[in-house]
Amino acid sequence: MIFRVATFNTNSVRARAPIVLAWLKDNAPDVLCLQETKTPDDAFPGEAFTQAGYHPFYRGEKSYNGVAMLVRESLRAENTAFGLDDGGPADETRLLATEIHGIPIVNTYVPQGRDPNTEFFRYKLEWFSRLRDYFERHFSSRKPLLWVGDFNVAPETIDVHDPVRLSGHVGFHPDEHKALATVKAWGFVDVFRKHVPEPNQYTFWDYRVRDGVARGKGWRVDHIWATRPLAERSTRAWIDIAPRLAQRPSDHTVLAVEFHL
DNA sequence: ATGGTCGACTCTCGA
Repeated sequence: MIFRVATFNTNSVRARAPIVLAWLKDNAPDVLCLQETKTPDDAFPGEAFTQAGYHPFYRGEKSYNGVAMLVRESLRAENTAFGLDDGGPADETRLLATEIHGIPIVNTYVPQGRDPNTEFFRYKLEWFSRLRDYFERHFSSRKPLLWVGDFNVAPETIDVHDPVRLSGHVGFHPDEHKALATVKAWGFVDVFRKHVPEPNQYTFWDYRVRDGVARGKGWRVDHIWATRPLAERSTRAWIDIAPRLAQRPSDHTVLAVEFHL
């Protein structure tokens, strides 16, 4: 069977619900992971997704953060949980974990970090360290596992439009690369890169950069990573730029991967 | 180019 997973930073799920619904209809994913829903739970537009045939799971707050998963109604999502459970800040609106077909899926909206000289940046680095411990505590890298979402880091030189100028900026800082690499070393494969080695593959363009998409001023900060036994089963991966070019564009695109299970 | 533009919500912040 084919298992199709996708991720999309909505920058407000209420503002972008039409984009999400259109993408569901056109692409029929089994799971769509959302970040930056920016919506308290009592205002989440769950009914629209239910009518489209998807069961919504979500945890949000006013104005900031927020994660959600839309799961095709014919599938069973088990063991759904929110947040890091290590006694530190749980950040329940940044991490949503569930299990589908026995495969754990962890959807994260990693702290953005703001600026390398701030406490927010140190918090981001620490968050990656806590997340590695979370994977170590709950899962095995010898079994199928998916880590999906807005990681807020472009991991390699090929993942930004100007690696020389951007080196040291938030999202492309050596300390972030090291922190993310430590999580990867636990046992993840970058599934998109496995299928698409070419440069100029971006999932985010800053609204503030004029004609950024046309001029190729992007970043690849959204990811779908899998442990080896699952990565071996991936068959294709692609970026769908449609949401970035829509009438009411998002700053991110959709990233999608297919597996044969 | 320390600019620029979004979204939520308040007259500003976070990305």
